[in-house]
Amino acid sequence: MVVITADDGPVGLEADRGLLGRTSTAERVADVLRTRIAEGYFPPGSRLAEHEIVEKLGISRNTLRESFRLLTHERLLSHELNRGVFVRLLSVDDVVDLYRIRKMIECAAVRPITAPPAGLRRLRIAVLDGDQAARSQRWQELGTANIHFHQGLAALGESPRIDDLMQGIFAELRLVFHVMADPRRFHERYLVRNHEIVAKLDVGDGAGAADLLAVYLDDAERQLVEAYAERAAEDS
Amino acid sequence: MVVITADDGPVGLEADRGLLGRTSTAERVADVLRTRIAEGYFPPGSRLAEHEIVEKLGISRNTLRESFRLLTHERLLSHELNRGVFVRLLSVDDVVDLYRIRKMIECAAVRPITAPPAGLRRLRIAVLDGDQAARSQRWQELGTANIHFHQGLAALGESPRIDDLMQGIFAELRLVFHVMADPRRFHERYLVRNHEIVAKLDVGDGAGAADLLAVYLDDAERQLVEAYAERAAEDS
DNA sequence: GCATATTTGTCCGTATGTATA
DNA sequence: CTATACATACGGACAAATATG
Repeated sequence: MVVITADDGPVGLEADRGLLGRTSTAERVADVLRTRIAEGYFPPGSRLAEHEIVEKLGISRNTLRESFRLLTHERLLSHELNRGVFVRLLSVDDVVDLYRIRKMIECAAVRPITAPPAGLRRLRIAVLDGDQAARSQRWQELGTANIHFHQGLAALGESPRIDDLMQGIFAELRLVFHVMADPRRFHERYLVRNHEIVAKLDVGDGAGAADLLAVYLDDAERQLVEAYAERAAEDS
Repeated sequence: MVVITADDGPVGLEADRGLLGRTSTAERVADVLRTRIAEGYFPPGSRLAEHEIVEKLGISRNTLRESFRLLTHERLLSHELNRGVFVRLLSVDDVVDLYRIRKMIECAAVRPITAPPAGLRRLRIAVLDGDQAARSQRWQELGTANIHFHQGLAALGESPRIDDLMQGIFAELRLVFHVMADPRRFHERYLVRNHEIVAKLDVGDGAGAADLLAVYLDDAERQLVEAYAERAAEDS
């Protein structure tokens, strides 16, 4: 039996086993784990025991180990030799690095724009999703929508490799958010700015959007670094 | 320790099997294959048959498959479900994407510099290695030195994730070089420019270096795209 | 510090599904 | 259509390292 019984929705793996599955089992398992990590079901720092997951998902150890490899390379898991795999726990340095990259990539993608870009629709949808999530007080979804918005910004650069990079960057960022105490306080204040950036892009003002974005990202970084410092103070 | 016997001989992995290796067997195997691919021993488009490599290296299929996973994620191999793994054969679009990223990252790393950076020594060494390789007419090494030089430039940004990204980008670039007919004609002309860029950095003129770099990369991209077009014309 | 149980690392043989000659 | 070769996934085995008492 290959059904995960979680609180909300079980994920069936056998659904397309036997049929012509487009993906391998290891990748499907990796998808499941990735989702669980993104949701915070496996919090940063926790260990993923082979035996448990093998039993729960009804797969072999070798297959699971391949999934672990995939996720380790995405920096979502850290693999310690002979000790096991753990959900990564990011340091302040990591946060700084993530934001350095976001500033570089997102601004570079937006700045050259001189006319309303093709990807604008996607951005609008993300912004509206964020507004709606905030109104319904679903803060987890607000964070997701916000990430989609910025992923859309990076995608304006139209580079598949950059898109890949940023997908990883944002997945790591989710790990940061999970150690943050109050997702509402963090995400809510940026809703207005998202609208402003879209407005700039709407009139083809890429440079203006990039400037807004740079300030935006500096603010967010500062807030996160402070939160991390507080957490460190609590720990001591 | 992994000993590679350069010319013909297979690779001795069993030397440290049983001992406490710092890295896993799969990673060591991946290292070997990565080197082979970089050297052109496995040319782009060729298939890597499981049983051959298993036999040559004296490892198990599962271990090799883990290595394949690693290299597939680095975009050096393409993994076609139920068909096997192949050394990637890059398209013109790939070349354009690679250079778009190089321009973005390398220039962004260099431009903010206002004083002679710490990584200058590494750059000098790469440049001198290139000069020496050219004098000895070792064109393969010239290409390697050139890549090290640009890796050093990207490293000025001091971001571990960017370093990772660029390591992958340059590994892919090597695949492009392997389909190029004449490595000498391609690499030799850039030796002088490397010196010019170092000179700019030497006086803390990051902006000047970035401007040189942008022209440099545009030229190199154009040359490669043209060579690809020629090759496509020959094939038809 | 020591002996134990648990967990991971590595590898094999095999059954099944899939593509190609 | 059959035969062959190969990839996928599984279960089991044993060694090595770690955690536990």
